[in-house]
Amino acid sequence: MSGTRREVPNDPGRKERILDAALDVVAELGVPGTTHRRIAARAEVPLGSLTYYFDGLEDLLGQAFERLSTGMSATYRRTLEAARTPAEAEEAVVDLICGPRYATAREMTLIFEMYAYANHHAGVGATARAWVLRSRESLGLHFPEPVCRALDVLVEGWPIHRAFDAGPPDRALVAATVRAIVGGLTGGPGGPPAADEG
Amino acid sequence: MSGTRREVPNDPGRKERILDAALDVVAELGVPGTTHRRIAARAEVPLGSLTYYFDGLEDLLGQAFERLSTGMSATYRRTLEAARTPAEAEEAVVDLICGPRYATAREMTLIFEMYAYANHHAGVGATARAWVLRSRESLGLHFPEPVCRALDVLVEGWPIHRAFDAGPPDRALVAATVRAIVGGLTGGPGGPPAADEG
DNA sequence: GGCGAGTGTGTACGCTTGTACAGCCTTGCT
DNA sequence: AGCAAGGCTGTACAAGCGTACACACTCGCC
Repeated sequence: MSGTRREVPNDPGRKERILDAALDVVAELGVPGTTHRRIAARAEVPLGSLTYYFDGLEDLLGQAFERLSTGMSATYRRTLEAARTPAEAEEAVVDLICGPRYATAREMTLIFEMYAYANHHAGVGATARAWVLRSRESLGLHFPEPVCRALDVLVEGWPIHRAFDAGPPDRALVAATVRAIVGGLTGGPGGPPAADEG
Repeated sequence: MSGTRREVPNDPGRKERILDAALDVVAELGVPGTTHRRIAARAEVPLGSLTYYFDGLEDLLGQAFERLSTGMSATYRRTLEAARTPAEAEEAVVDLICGPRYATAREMTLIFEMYAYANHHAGVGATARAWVLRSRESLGLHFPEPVCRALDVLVEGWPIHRAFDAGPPDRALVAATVRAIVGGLTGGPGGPPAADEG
């Protein structure tokens, strides 16, 4: 039935391999140092492959960052889905901030690059927006909306400080902060229910 | 007395003008789009000036980012110094997060670029570290150390979400979160004193 | 076995980049 | 007025970039 002869590419998964190689190069040299040639070398594919599979460097980086954010969102969600009780949910948030699974050094480097890039390329801007939304959605499995916003800020901001602080994560402080926010924003005696005092 | 004839440069302030122009270009095009020529055009100086005043692009960007972080640190500190009571201090933190004075769109864009750049250039890495330290020091004018850490994460993380969220700052929620952290971490009933439960 | 379509690649080109440097121009001293 | 000493600049160059494209190759069908 098909008029075309070869619907299957010779090397399936090649495109993904290129995207991973691109992320490797970005992690190592930053976007300014990321070139077609370096990506091709890292992926061990000919230079022409990049222009064949992608519509220029902007397209390639856009898809690479989308791949990154999709993968991280999945980890984020899986971590929160595994929690069964409110206490476990708080623990999961602490894990996201401190744990060795999420927000690794490589991931933080890539996230910085993505945010920087997003400010100058609308497509990646949309990716970043979607990513923030998905995070909040995952937190929504366990917490009311305002708490989600506040906690997500924590999950976002703390690893950044870790990246430039060399110090250990200090799990206890993170745990205390998470508890303070959850308690304080859900009607605890420490603060108003949420956002109803302005 | 002096052996040299011209100790005063023809155009004082030129160097600073170049640094400001560099930040303008970075804010508009990102580091990957920042070139000697574009900076020179923006600063309205000849191309040769850049190699005369700076030892290459890395040196120039390093000094530009240092200028940026110094300026922002000053605003940060001034805002906190103006607070006279604990309540005013909390309000100041909320101002830093929401206010139109600190963390403007341009500044956030530049901060992203700086963080991304810092991961690949040791000099700017030191600048970023110093910047985080200064922030915490300024918060230390009003809050104990663990609270400083948590609040600084908020000041860092919330504007990031603002940058990709299009929504309004929601001052009330920010204020409630700040209060929850300050209350919860300083012995309030919502949580332990601080970091002493691991 | 031969054919044609569609996948994939090696090479070449025009352009922009960072940077070096020969020399100009301003200036203070004599 | 003349000089000498730098601060400063315009220009030139080699390197590396993104991208186009003519061609090789593979494979199902007749």
